[in-house]
Amino acid sequence: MSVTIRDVAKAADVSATTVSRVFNHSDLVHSDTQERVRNVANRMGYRPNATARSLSHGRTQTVGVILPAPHGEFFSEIIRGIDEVAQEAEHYMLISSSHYSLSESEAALQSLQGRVDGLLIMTIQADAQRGLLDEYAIDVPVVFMNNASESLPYNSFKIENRAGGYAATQHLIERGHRRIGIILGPPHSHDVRERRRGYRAALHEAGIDPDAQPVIEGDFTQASGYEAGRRLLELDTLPDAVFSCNDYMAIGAMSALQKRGVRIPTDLAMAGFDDIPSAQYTTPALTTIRVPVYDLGRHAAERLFSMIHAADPERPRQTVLPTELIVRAST
Amino acid sequence: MSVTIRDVAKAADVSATTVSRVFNHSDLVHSDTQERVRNVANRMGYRPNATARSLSHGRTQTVGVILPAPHGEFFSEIIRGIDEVAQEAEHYMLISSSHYSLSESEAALQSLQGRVDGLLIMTIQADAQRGLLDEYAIDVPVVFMNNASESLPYNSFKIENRAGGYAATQHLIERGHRRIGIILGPPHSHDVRERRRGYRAALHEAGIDPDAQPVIEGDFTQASGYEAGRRLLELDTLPDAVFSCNDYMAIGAMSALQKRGVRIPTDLAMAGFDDIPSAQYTTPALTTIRVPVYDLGRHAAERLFSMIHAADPERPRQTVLPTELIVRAST
DNA sequence: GCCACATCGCGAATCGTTACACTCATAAGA
DNA sequence: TCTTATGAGTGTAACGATTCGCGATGTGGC
Repeated sequence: MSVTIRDVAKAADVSATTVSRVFNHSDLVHSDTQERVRNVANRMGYRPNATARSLSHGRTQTVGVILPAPHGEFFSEIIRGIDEVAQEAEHYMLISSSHYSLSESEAALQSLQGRVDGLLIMTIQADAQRGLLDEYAIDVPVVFMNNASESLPYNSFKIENRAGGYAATQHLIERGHRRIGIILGPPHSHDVRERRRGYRAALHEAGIDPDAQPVIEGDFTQASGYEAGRRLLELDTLPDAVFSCNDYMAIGAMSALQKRGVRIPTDLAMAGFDDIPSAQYTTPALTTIRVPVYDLGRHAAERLFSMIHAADPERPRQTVLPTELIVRAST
Repeated sequence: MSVTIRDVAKAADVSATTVSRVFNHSDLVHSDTQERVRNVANRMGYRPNATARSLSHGRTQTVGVILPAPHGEFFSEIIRGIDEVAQEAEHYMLISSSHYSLSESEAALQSLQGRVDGLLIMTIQADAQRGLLDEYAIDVPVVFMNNASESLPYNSFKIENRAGGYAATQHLIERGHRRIGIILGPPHSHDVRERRRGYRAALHEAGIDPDAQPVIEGDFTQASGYEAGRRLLELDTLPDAVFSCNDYMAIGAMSALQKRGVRIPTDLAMAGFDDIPSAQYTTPALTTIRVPVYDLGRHAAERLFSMIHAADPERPRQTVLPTELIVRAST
């Protein structure tokens, strides 16, 4: 069906090896021959078969990306970061989403095995995931975009979740608020747990009882934030301020509150987390904790490629990504 | 290095053929043998090499997706739709982004060739793109997620852009506005052109001179919308209403306007296009034209898989995706 | 005792490309 | 003149799985 390297070889009256060399190590073949082969190849419409190529030298030119979800501004930004680096390195992205489920994440890990040169993984429970690598004897470089346990021999990135939660809460306290609620994310999320810890620590330090504050559950979506906003309205008294574990929920909550006439920040101050692109375009613009999401994607991908190209394995590192308080009009 | 089918065969004391049969045509081998082989395979950590498999029977279990960009809520939703279907069909998504450039799109097309079983393409200039398919003799099924020319033998989806632009504008007129500006998207975008046509038609019909209305250029990003908002403020008189060619820009523009004290919808009404998830959570919630973006992804992917699995080629169809006016608080 | 059928093996070819180990000139050096 | 080196190109064996054509068993039914 398709024209193969041997067809070209025959037509150009050289060996298949020579044709292969023209496309791979062109310095090994005479320029005249090269030109002839190239012409013939073009004329015949020859395109090297990527699959055969992969099989032959064990490189797929593809990296696997496993994310909780393939959409939303947060993951979107990560993908953008990875995409940028991958394109420079002439690699493709095979994206697989676990839908926040550990078993799906496991399935993705298994079936991605063998089709990629490396793996970039983000799960909500990095702790649980890491065991799988041993179990399934993953033999390609892996970079975790969450914090795996520090003791484990994997490359990973650690967002300063606790410091971020602390900074956001402290900021709210400084603004004079005493009754500060929190909107949580998915229950098993390590990130959420840490952000909450920072929140509690800040309250505690200021002499405010963390256990007396309103706690609303969410799942990181705008819709759940909206729902959280409605729950806040049902409370006997509205809190002075709310720390939302991500921006999407903060946006949803603000929407629900504003719809009922609650003025932000006058009646209630709102702080988010992540600093997704949309955060600066809400009304009022959202005070939040900036997470270098795009950089996370970029750095993780860069790390992965350096592992892929390295002759001998580098020592795994855990990189800390700093968070930063961005004060806008919502507080 | 890795454990092969022959290793398993040896260990399970069967032939490689049998092992292969276990994993492919399991009905041809006795259940006892099957179990034994499966156990051994598991114990040894055998994973069939996907590349070899692909080479052998010409299927990659992968579909290629070419989008202008891999991020943002619009493309994000498309990806979600495709992802859903692909996962059901046990296929992977190879995502490639053209960064709104035709040449990059071309490059992606070329190099995706041979690594995928089918292609889902969205470009800003579908007209220019379609020629490439012939030129590069793409031999896998292709579905365009934009409207290719109706005369061409490709499957494609057509968003009712013109009707949408018309509906949005007419709605603004019905609300009593007479001076209605427009924020455009990327200059070469076919979608933008059509939306603008609808906008102009509605104005014309209402006896309003389209050429007398403010026109601001944008590029579909929130940032460009924000900039557009600032430009509006520099005009001698603010228009009564604005139709933005997508939601992201509408959100950006609202942000800039509100920051300067412009009340929406009292001082200025704003309508967007797309109905991205965020549109319902802005303050005020955004009136917009709903495009079934998620469905577009789903349907396109479903169509693609039906082509991939079909024995004989089906006749290409052009499917029209209806748009719908969603009235919210911004008008 | 014969036949049908289920189960499995064997060897070899195939998919398209790449890499190793050569050969064969021709040129340079002593 | 006889090595020795070098540039240019070839032949063939991988890479790992699937598939095909047979053929070899063994089992059960009648």
